[in-house]
Amino acid sequence: MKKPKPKPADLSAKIAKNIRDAIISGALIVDERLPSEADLSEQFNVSRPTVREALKRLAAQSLIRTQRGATGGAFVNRISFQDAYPQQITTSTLLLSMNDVSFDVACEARYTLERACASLSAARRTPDQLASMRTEIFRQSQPALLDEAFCASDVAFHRALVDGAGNPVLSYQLAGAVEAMQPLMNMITFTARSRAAMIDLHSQIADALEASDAPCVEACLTELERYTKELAQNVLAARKTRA
Amino acid sequence: MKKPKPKPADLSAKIAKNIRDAIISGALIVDERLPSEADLSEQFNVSRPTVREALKRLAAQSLIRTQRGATGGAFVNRISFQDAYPQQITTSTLLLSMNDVSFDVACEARYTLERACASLSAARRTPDQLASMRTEIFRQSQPALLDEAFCASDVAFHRALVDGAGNPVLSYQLAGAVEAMQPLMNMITFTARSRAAMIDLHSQIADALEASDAPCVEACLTELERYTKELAQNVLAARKTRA
DNA sequence: TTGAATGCAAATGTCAGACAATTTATGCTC
DNA sequence: GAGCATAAATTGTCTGACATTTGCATTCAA
Repeated sequence: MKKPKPKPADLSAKIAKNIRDAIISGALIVDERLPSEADLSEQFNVSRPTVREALKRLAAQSLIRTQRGATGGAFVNRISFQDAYPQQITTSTLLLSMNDVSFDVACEARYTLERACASLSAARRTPDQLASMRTEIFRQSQPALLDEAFCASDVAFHRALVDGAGNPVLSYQLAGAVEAMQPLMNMITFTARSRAAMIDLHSQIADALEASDAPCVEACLTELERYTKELAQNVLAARKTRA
Repeated sequence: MKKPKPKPADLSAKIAKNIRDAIISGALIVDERLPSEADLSEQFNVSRPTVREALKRLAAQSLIRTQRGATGGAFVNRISFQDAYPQQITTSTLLLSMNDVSFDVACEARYTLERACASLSAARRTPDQLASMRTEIFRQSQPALLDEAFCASDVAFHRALVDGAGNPVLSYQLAGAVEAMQPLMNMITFTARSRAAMIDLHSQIADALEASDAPCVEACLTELERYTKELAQNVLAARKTRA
């Protein structure tokens, strides 16, 4: 038996894989135009709808873009970090929600990665990024802020911290870990006291970044991780009591 | 003008977004069956090919799976980390190759993230993972090994290191950074001397992990980062000389 | 000569209907 | 009750057509 498990792929999946491999290998370069759907259907000996399904698969991964009209067609897309962010975040979020990843594990991953950025961010953060953090801290201090908005602001603060490392690859890889935590954080009801504690730590982090004091940033992040886990644990304990 | 840029999305893109949002929001739960293509085309008031294009988009993101036959249909897929890895790696690789990310920036991101795993991995690495690292080190010491295979083994070694942290979220996020470096590393021609230097560092790392000596692991990774950058710089310099 | 309007051609987007392939459920026979 | 044949439901694929968009060449007028 040549195939113990792998089921025969659909034609559209095969064609998509074929073209995808060509893009990854560099046989098709950025902004190069693919043959028209009619040509492709002839080349692969399939119908046009089948080719179209294959192209839609690639479009869903931002590997190609299509354009209508006379000089239109499918073009190899230059994946920008901006394009990749939403996909990365969507996938990370679903991975967490669908695989029973515990709050602690996700939280650990997030803060471990953030601490990794601390020294770089302490050395490179721009005034703009510091200002962004201060803005978010101010926003978080508004008592009228809803819990969900508080979480969103928290994410924005940490994004600014990560971006401070000035390494787009790092920012991209961390976006998933940071943003995907948001739905989990939304479970938590933040009291005035817990908000104050977090804001205080955020302020210390911003101060330490401004002073280029990396160890202090790391320490604050560690404390923030511990505190966040504690809050989550209280929520879980309260639920168990009710149940 | 209400829309300065955002172009009107295709019907299949709209439908895909509609269903995707339902999955993300939790309105559609894992393993739930979507209406048949015929039903969907009626609900959305479009033809079946259009619905199919939308479903293929979602399938490309592993959000759904389809099954033929009487009780077949499209089902919300539980995205496993295993499913997500290849996508993550493909996207990361293309991001690097298409956006003129310098070797140094990618390398910095990779080693920064790996160092973040050091303390967790020193505390949690399993004997299996240690054995994997030793195996890869042995493989790397075979002089007949081609450069490409040496790089692949290097990646496998570092993957084992990262997995040693015992945090699937961390492993997932780092997979992109580690694997995406491979094409860049393949540019480098490894001499017997440079291989020996890297193998030595790998051995030190394995030893330190076995001894749960996290600071030593971090130091070795830092040295490995420096050395890798040096090798790459030599390649670039040599090219410039030839040119 | 230049500029604008017009029409044409090429390509993707969408639709309708049909048939093929596959898988499960059903009902019949023994 | 077990086994087998049939039917039904669903996705996969094909064919052909029309709609829409866009660039380009042509033509006509200033």
